[in-house]
Amino acid sequence: MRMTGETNAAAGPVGLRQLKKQRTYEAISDAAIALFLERGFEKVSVAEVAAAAEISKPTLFRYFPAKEDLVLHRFADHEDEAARVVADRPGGHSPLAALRARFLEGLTRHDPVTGLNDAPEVLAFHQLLYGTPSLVARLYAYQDRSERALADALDGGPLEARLAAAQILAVQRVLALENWRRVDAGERARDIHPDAAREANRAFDQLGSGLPRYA
Amino acid sequence: MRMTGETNAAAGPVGLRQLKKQRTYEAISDAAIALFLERGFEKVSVAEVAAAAEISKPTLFRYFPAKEDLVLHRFADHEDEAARVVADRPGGHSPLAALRARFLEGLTRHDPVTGLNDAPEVLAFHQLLYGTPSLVARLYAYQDRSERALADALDGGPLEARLAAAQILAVQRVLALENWRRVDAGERARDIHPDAAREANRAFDQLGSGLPRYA
DNA sequence: CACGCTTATGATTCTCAGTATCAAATGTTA
DNA sequence: TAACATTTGATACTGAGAATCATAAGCGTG
Repeated sequence: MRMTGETNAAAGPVGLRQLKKQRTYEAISDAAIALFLERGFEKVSVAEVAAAAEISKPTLFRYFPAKEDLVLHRFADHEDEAARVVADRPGGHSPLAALRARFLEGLTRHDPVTGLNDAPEVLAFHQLLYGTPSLVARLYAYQDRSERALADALDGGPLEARLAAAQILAVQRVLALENWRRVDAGERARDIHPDAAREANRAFDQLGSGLPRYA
Repeated sequence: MRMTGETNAAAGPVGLRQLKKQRTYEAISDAAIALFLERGFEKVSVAEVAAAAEISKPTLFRYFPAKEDLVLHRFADHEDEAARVVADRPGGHSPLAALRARFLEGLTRHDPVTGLNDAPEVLAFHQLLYGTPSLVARLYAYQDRSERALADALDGGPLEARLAAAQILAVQRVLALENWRRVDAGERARDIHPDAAREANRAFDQLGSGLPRYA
């Protein structure tokens, strides 16, 4: 009754409707990002995006609450990642150890969220992102939700947890920004990696000595 | 030649033009905040603000780059405050000691930026601010500039300084937010003060143990 | 397969933020 | 007072996003 068993294992009822929704969602997102990369975020109107995706403007806004989310929805997936890493950490591991491992792993995987990725498309995407003030502004909203989620996942008093979450995410943000800065300056991700890993370890050591409860 | 010596000691040429500019600036800001407090940020159009300030809409935008700045321009003054506190600290004091002293002082002064102020107008202003997503979003932009400025004022490598600045400002932000939360919940600023000071000291101790270079 | 039921879409219209243009007004300087 | 520079307002425009309502499409039941 509950399991249709038809296609993938992820979500609930996978009817035709849901399928089309997903397709439309990605069609809009793809059309939008292609246009934005080509001509810049502000030079493309949502009407053009809607036309390219072959839908109407109201429909576009039913899928994405704001123009900025056409770009940023990818970050929504990572919104509670830090919180999940802490919540799902194997027994015996501290929150900071789990987060550090995750970040270093992201570095070696050249995960775009670590900034350490010099694939032309990723670079172009980051330039689009950091080069558009309204996108950066909205990105902070995502980070705020991350912070709240991480604070919830950390034990200790609410204030203590929130202070820790804020510092941890601030550090991760700066580390990723630095990696992106170097990639943007022309260095190759592979070459940066050792520095990036060293700096990340240093920063997490620092966090640990400031936040012994979570180390 | 440089000093007109006519009125105040701050800026350069104080002609009639500059004077009127300042008057207009404050007339717009006052009209805007009064209307926003009365009816909410989103329920008031910039056209109404312009009408209340007896200027045209284009003129309004010559004074304020965006509607949000009608509320947030007050924070622009504090934008490089942390950086200044560090740069101007008396010899022998560490950056963190100077910032801690400044924050504690703000607490006893019930400085609105510490969140510890229960004057009805201040409370209403904070409710307006934190209750309006677009204002919060734009507030982060100010904090980003604060972070950059503070990083510049701190010694050490650029990355090290930026990491420290990010953590310091994250902590101050959370401390202020917590104070505001309690004030908003109905507690009196005077009653909160001891807790606020204790938590601030605890947090700065923590920062110091994580960032010994700046302690 | 046909029937209602629910949900997604599109066409249209509207509000409002922010920009551009240009002429009129006002402060400044010689 | 005359020439100059700057500020302002009237007007019109672009683009984001919400609202309305009718149509279409997927979905469950006979």
